[in-house]
Amino acid sequence: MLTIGKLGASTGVKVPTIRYYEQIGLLPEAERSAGNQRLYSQKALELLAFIRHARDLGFTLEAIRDLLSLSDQPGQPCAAADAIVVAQLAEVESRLARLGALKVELQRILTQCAGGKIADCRVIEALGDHSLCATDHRYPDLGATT
Amino acid sequence: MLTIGKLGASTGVKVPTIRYYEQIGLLPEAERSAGNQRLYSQKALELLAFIRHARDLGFTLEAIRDLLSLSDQPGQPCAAADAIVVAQLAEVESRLARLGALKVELQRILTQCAGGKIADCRVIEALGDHSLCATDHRYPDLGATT
DNA sequence: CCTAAGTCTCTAGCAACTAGAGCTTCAAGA
DNA sequence: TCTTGAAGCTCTAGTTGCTAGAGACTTAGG
Repeated sequence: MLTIGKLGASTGVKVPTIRYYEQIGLLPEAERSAGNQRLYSQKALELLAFIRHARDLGFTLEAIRDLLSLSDQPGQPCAAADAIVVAQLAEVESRLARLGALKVELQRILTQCAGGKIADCRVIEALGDHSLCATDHRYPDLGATT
Repeated sequence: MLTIGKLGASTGVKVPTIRYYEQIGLLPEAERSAGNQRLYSQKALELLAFIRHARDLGFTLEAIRDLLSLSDQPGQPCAAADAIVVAQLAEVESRLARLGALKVELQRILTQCAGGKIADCRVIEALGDHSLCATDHRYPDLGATT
C-alpha cells in the first residue's frame, strides 16, 4: 500500500492532482488508513499511470473517462476505443496544421522588422492588419491543451 | 458609431467577448448612448481587430496588453515588440515539436489494433504503458491555447 | 517524546471565455 | 402611435485541468 505522496512520485502526478482526480470521480475513492490518509494498491498505481500517459498524449479527462469505462468491458469490440484515439489523432493533426500556419506567419512578421522605432514598426502594423498576412490562419478556436 | 453587435460582426469577435475585454481593461470603456448602450468608433474597431488578429496568432491577452502599451509609445525602439513576437514563435515551435511526437505515437498505437475485443486491445494496453512507446512524448506541461 | 514532513479538508484562483436569467432599449412594420 | 421582436444591459456561475493557500491532523525517525 502506497501513500498518496509515494503514488505521486512513482507516477509523476502531483498529489493535489490525484486528489482532484478522485474528486471528479476519475479515480475511485481510495482506501483510508486508521488516521484517514489515503492508501493505494498496485492496481491504483496502474490506473493512475494509464491516466497520466493518456494525458501526456493529449487526451481530455472526458476521453480518458470513456477509455476507462471501455476497458471495464473486455467483451466489447475494440472499435470504440479505436475511435477515441482516431479522434485524438485528428485533433492533433488539425492543431499541427494550424500551428504550422502560425509559425510561418510569425516568421514573416519578424522579417519585416527593420529594428527602428515603434512608430514605423512593421511588427505592430502586421499584427494589426490581417490582410497583410500571407496565410489564412483564421480558424475557429482550437483552444486547448498541448 | 457602431453598436456592440455591429462591432462584433465586423471584427469576428463575439459580443460577450467584447464586453469581457472591456471588463478586464484590454479595451477602454466604451462611450454610451442615451439608453446606456455601448457605442464604438472606427478607432475602437481597429483596436479590436488588432486584438483579434493577435489572438488568432496565439498571443495571450497578457502579451497583447504589452503590445498595445508599446504601440502607445511610438518613440520607443522596436525591440520590445520584436521580443514578444520572438517568444511567441518559440512557443509555437515548441508546441509543434510536441504535437509532432504525439502524432507519431498515436499513429503507432492505432496500427496495433487488430480490431478484436477490448480484452486483448493493444490500444488500451499501449495507452497504459509508456514503456511501449517509441518516442518520448513526456514533456512538462505546455498547457495552452491554439 | 518531539519534531518535521507529510497528509487532511476546504476555499479560491488561473486563462479566456461562454451561458443563462431577468431586465431595458431600440428599430421597423401595421 | 403602438407593438413586437431583436438586440442590448448587468450579474452570476460554469467550463477545463489543475494549482495555491490556510489551518488542522497524522506519521515516521531520532
